[in-house]
Amino acid sequence: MDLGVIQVGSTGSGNAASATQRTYLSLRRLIVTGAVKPGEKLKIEGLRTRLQTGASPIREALSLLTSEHLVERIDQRGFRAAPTSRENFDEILEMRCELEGMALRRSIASATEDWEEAVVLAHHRMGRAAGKGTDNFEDEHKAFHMTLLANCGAPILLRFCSQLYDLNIRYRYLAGRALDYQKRDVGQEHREILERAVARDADGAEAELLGHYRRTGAFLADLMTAQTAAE
Amino acid sequence: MDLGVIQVGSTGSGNAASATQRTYLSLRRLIVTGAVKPGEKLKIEGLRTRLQTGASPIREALSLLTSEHLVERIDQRGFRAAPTSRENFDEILEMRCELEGMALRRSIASATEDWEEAVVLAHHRMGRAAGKGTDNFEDEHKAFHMTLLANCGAPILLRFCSQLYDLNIRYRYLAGRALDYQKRDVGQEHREILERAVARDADGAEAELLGHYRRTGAFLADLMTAQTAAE
DNA sequence: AGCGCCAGAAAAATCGATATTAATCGGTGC
DNA sequence: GCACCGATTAATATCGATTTTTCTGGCGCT
Repeated sequence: MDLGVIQVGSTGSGNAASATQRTYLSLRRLIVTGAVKPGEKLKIEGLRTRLQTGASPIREALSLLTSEHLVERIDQRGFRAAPTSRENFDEILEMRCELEGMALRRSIASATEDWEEAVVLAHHRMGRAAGKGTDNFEDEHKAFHMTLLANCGAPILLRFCSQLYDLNIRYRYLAGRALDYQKRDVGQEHREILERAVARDADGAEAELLGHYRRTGAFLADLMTAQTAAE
Repeated sequence: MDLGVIQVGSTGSGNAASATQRTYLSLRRLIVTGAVKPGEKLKIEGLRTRLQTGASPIREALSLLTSEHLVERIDQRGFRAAPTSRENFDEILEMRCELEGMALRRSIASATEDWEEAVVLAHHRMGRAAGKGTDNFEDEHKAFHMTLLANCGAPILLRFCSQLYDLNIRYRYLAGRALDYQKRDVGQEHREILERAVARDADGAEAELLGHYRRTGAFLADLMTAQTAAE
């Protein structure tokens, strides 16, 4: 089951997936995008009407999300969206740097032309989505980053990276997603990463990637402390 | 919810935990200990009678286990115990070395006397359990290893380590648990680790720990190839 | 006035039954 | 004789109702 990975263009109409699957994706989106706030209680009955489905698929989807740290379960007391904190944010950033760095190096170490092309393609698609201002830019953005790592040959590592990516992006949504991209030339950063990766320059690519993350991280961290101070 | 962590001595009689919780723990034990073989189908109806509970708790527990890679879900086709493979085993070992190494170094870097005492205690309990030949030696063994890492101050990292520990120990059970311990002085290895950790010798402790894992890993890998060859 | 306690309401957890989907087996046409 | 198709069977996925459990607000007691 490839949960945790990006769903592609299948978001059409005749989605024949199971109710659990749909519920899982919807709930996850609600939490990651901040439509459901950290710590907010997730009442089964409420979700039942909101998502137009029975209690079983909802509970199942919530159980899935529990193991991914997006939802917390308190025995006999229901579910709530995972809380956020500065410590949590810092740890996610740190772990991402460690694990994605590792994955990227391995990916490049066993680079092939197929992978190279996949990366170029993902980068292009991301650029296109950004231009259109579509909401699924974030999906393409994740796809680009995951494609960079995809060649590492370590499925568990990839899964961890994907999970951490989602946990991190949630903070970006919570801070107001637009802000981040306006103040920096993220496109340039992506091009740098792409270029070094294609050039098989592991050290350079890793440095660019981590720089990319750390800059975003510092930006968000500032914003968080500013918000905390304002309260 | 502290799933993934060792349940203590609460395995008595009046277990008032929820059915989902109990089912989760039972199922997990069945899979980790190899009572349910890799790839084996997990039929709801069968489990319902075996675990004396309804379908809902079982599905929920299976969903939880899915996110932990102990169970695979095939949409519309039910659940099965996660398959095993040499590649999977190797990756688990490798990831454990990376992540536990990281965690141990941090744990030692911020060592306190409380932590030191906890580690000594866990080690002692493990020794006691080994002597009695109780089945819960494995629990104490995990407790010892997790206590070593517990001081790292990184909950997500810890959770990853715990998950990987379970995935790994499953292979040990599958290979026949007893074999491993008979051929080496594992007690000595544990003492070495303990000693260096208490002495705040991060490099030494890490080296011992990884050596401990790699030796076990090599042993199991040999066994796996031997078994494969015999078939 | 403060504290604990009890009843009623709300929510979670669980069960049993139904609808849906995949697997199986036997028959039919080529 | 073999491959394909359709009905039967088995199992999953989902729903609706019931049973526990927790939460809330008000009452009586000290």
